[in-house]
Amino acid sequence: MPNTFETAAEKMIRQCGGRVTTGRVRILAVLLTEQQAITHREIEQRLLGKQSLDRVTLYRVLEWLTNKQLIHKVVSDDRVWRFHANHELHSHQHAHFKCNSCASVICLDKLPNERDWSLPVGYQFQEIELTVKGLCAKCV
Amino acid sequence: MPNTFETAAEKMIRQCGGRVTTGRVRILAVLLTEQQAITHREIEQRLLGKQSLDRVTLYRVLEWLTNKQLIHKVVSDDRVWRFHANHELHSHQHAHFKCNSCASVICLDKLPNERDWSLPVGYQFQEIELTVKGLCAKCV
DNA sequence: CTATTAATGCAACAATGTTGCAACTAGTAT
DNA sequence: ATACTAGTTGCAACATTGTTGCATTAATAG
Ligand SMILES: [Mn+2]
Ligand SMILES: [Mn+2]
Ligand SMILES: [Zn+2]
Ligand SMILES: [Zn+2]
Repeated sequence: MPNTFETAAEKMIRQCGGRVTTGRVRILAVLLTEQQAITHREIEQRLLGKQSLDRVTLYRVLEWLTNKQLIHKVVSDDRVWRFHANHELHSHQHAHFKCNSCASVICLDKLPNERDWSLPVGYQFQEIELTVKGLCAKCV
Repeated sequence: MPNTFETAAEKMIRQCGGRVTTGRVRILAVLLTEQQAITHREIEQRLLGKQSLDRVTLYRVLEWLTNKQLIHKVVSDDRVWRFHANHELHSHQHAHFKCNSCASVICLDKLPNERDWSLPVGYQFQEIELTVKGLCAKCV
């Protein structure tokens, strides 16, 4: 049977009006299979064995997918970006959890309300970046 | 008159039981003068002219001051750490604001309540990292 | 099928932070 | 004051992560 994630990935890419290249399809397919947000390195590893893909291309595809809002990027204190597919649940702004032990990152649902922080006068709110940290179920 | 911030810095360092070196004093003094969280590079610039200080030493002093909780470190999407002195107001956990235009970072007071996000079963909360982004008063 | 334009691979680069180790120095004991 | 010692520093080399320029290749339109 053909990889059903690759089929889905191809459809998503075509729908947003982009060129359907094997790199884009394979990378988005990898992200669609993952429950967690994963790093550039982890994506590279999951692509091993198959036809090679340059790491610069991987960076550029990830940027493209992020701009097209097919995936989103999670920043972290370890200075490594993590990426996750935008399933419906996570297409809006949301918080993330990062395990202090194994560094795994998952998406959370809620986001605190604007009344929970207050900006100085004259400051304009645009977005929020929230990472809750602690221990995941495996590391607890 | 002697630099009052250096006097304060020296006292803080001595109080926490660390060796009082000129590097530590000068770096903490710089951070005490700043309203905002500033980067390693920005600290370097403010130390120019005086007796030179190796950038590795700067990294190590910043780490030491952070561990001693005399300053705190702010992570950011641009992969650059910013540091800020722990004035009383900011000695507890708190959120930060980063300007999307000029990249300036300030400390906020409030932090959302734990009921504003929910972790999966088995996950253990430890800390929170919140950055609100938007435009500062100068850039608005 | 061909032309056009976007995407890719490769090499070099940039930015930020880290490690190992010898030399130095602040604090302390004599 | 002098010597001792552990903590601190400077330097060089390195590591990691991401970026840029440019020639080549491939996807799509006609
Ligand atoms: Mn997410
Ligand atoms: Mn702060
Ligand atoms: Zn974990
Ligand atoms: Zn600004």
